[in-house]
Order: sequence, then C-alpha cells, then structure tokens
Amino acid sequence: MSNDGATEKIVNKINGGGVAEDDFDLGQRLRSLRELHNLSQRELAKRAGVSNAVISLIEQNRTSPSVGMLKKVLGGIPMSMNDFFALDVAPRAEVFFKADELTEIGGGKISFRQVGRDLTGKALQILRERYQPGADTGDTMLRHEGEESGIVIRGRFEVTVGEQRRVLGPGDAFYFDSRIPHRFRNVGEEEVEVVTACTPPSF
Amino acid sequence: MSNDGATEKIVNKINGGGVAEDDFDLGQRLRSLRELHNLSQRELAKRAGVSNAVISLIEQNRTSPSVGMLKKVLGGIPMSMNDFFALDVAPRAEVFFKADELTEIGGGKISFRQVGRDLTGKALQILRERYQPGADTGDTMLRHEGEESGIVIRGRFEVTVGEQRRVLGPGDAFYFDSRIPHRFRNVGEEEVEVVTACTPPSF
DNA sequence: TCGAAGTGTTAAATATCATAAACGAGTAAA
DNA sequence: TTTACTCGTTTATGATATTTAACACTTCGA
Repeated sequence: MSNDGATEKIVNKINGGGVAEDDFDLGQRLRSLRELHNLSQRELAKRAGVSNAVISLIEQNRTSPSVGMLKKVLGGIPMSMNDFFALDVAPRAEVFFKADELTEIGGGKISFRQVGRDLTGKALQILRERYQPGADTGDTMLRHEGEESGIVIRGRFEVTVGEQRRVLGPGDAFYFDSRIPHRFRNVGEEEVEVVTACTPPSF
Repeated sequence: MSNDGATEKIVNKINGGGVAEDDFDLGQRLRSLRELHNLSQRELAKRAGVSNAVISLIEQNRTSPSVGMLKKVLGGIPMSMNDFFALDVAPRAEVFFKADELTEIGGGKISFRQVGRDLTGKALQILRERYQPGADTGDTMLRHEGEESGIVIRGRFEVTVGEQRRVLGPGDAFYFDSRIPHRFRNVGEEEVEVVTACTPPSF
C-alpha cells in the first residue's frame, strides 16, 4: 500500500471524478499503476511471468483478462486483487451535533439518527437507532464493504449475522463484516435503543 | 467416477501455474455467497445476464472467469469486485459479545469497554466509555489518523476539539478528525456514559 | 404414475483470450 | 550514418472461456 499521494491522483482519475458508474477503466488503472512503479510493459510482464502483449492489450481494454491472469499481472507489481479494486476516502469539518440535529433517517418502527449529514467520502458512520417492539429490518440487507459494530443500550435485540443468531441485552455488543447478510429485530416488549457504527458509511 | 486428477491439475493451472499463491477458492466463495442469498445457479445467472453453465463451472473451479464475467456475475447478487476480493482476508470469527465480555481498558475514573479483543487489522473500534464526575482525559491526546465519533447516553460531557469546546447532553454527538488534539471531561454531577467509535483503532 | 418444473452438471460449438513473433518508432553510442 | 538497444503496439495461432442445449436427478401436484 504505497502512500505516495500520487496514488491518490490515480485513484481519482480511475474513479472518473465521481461521475463514473460501476465500470471503472481497468486498463487505465493498470497502466497508471505500472507507470507509478516505473515499470515498462515488458518488465512487468517478465516479473509477472506473462507475455508483454497481454499487458498492452489489457491497458487498451482490448481484452478482458481472466482473474487468474490479472492476479498474475498484479503479482509482478506487486499488488493484491483486494487492493487493486479498493477505493479511498477523504476528510471533514463539522464537529458537534445537538440531539435534535441528528439527521433522521428512518421514520416508522425503526428510526435512525445519524451523526453528520452528508457522509460521502467519510470513513465512519455512527447511528443512534430505535426499534419499536416487533420492528424488523428484513433479512436481505447486504451492505457494502466495511465493518459494523454496535452496543445495545436498552431492550432485547435479536441480531442475525450469516448463520449466527443471538439475542442481546443492554451492554451486549456485536461486531461483524458488513458484507455478510444481516438482520436486526426487536424481540422484546419495550423499545430497543442501540448505538451502531459502520465503516465506511453505507447509506 | 470420472476425472478427479485432471480437475485438480486444471485448478492448479488456474491459480497461477508454478508459483505458490494465496490460493483462495474463488469457486467456493461464489458458491457460498450465492447460497447465502438463497439464489439458484439459474436464478443468479438470469439476474446477472449470463448463462447458468458458467456459474456451475466457476463454482467448480473448472474455469477462471474473465474479470468482466466475474463482475457481471457479482452484479447479480449484487456485490462489487472490491467486496468480493476483500472477503479473503476477512473471515471474522467473533460476532457477539456479552456485556461482561467487553474487554476493560481503563480502570479508575474513566473506564473503556471495548467491543472485541484484538483489533489489529480491523477497521473499526467501538467503545462504551464511562466517566466519573470530574474525570478528565487531559489535553495532550493526539491519536493517529482516522476519524472519531460518539453519542452521549447519559450525563453532561464536555468535548474539546482543537479550538472548539462544547458541553453535550444525552443524545448529543460529536464527529471529528482524530489528528486534531482533543479532550474529554465529565463536567456534571452524575456519571457520564458515552458510546464512541474510531477508525482505524487507536489503541 | 406421470409429467412439469426445479435443481446442478456436462458436451459440443463458438467466441474470446493469451502467446510468440514481428512491426514501427524513439533513443543513444559508435 | 549505422548499430543496437528500448519502448508500446499489432497479428496469427493455439489455448481457454462462454454459450447453447442437452443430461440426470429431485420435488411437487395432478
């Protein structure tokens, strides 16, 4: 993970300045990476143990490499697939928030109060959540990359993560990878209050 | 039955020929992911806009899909490439924590209870903090880069961030860049309880 | 018991990728 | 200039991925 600052430029370039949809320019990204490391196509090819032509073709998006191929190529840099497809984040300004300034997100049986307004580009989201008795998030929630954790303040709170399920009481907590499908339910008689944190923001 | 040895060779070839790699099982992962979402191969294929055969073949590691193909397949779940490849280094074990299992960090007037034990390599730290009346963190705390946020559950809590100072009550919150020097104080008569989250972990 | 619809898997045909080798251009030293 | 390297690109061919269409099996009703 090179922290050059040049990397930042590249990432910006790759992500198309915010307009880009899901399809980033794989070729452009590889080329930027290679140039950042001062490698010629042939040199990278040699290190990666592949032909030089494939690097040229990939960089021009004239071919869509197999994952095995891309992994080999990245191995010559070296860089992991994980890092290659990773994104980045940025800083912020506001510090304090009055209780009634927390932006309301939910509305019905489940209410979220979020610290901060626009969290795009921020690395942390913290929520104060309230679940009325019987409230249920449903089971098809799959948030994006990141991790999620929370502490129960009040009530009986059922948390399901992948295959695991548990009912948590005040003071109990959870911590899991947000990519695993998860579900929250209030299984008690009283309102559930819980404080959760995610990284990065998923709303 | 038919050809187990041949299949094995193919898999080895796919994963990079001679070089020993961090061989994550791409097929297995896709299969797990698909099953977690209760999708059949054909259903996923339909959503992704690809043939059902390719899903079967990928899951058996009988083929190394192109990046474009894998992206299309993941699009049917949906899941990003980033998330997909980030999964291989993130097999979290512990998910739930009983109130008395939270690892105690402080001890005196200030007590931290942390969710999870060893947070190295994780992206999120969540703490339940208690401050006795008069408790003060002192003003020279400068944590590493990252962001920090919290919500006050109980008590009157003075937060100082850089030049800014504010007394927060129940429900109030804060959010700042951890590189800015900051200080916490209990300025009320009762105990302060606050839930905070940091990224990345600073202990 | 039969068929219709579901599952995952497989075979042959086609589309695509990956390679080796050649190409044109640029640079530097002799 | 020539010679000998480098660079990124392109082409022909063999290898592999992907599709279409089938296979074998299970489940659910009629």
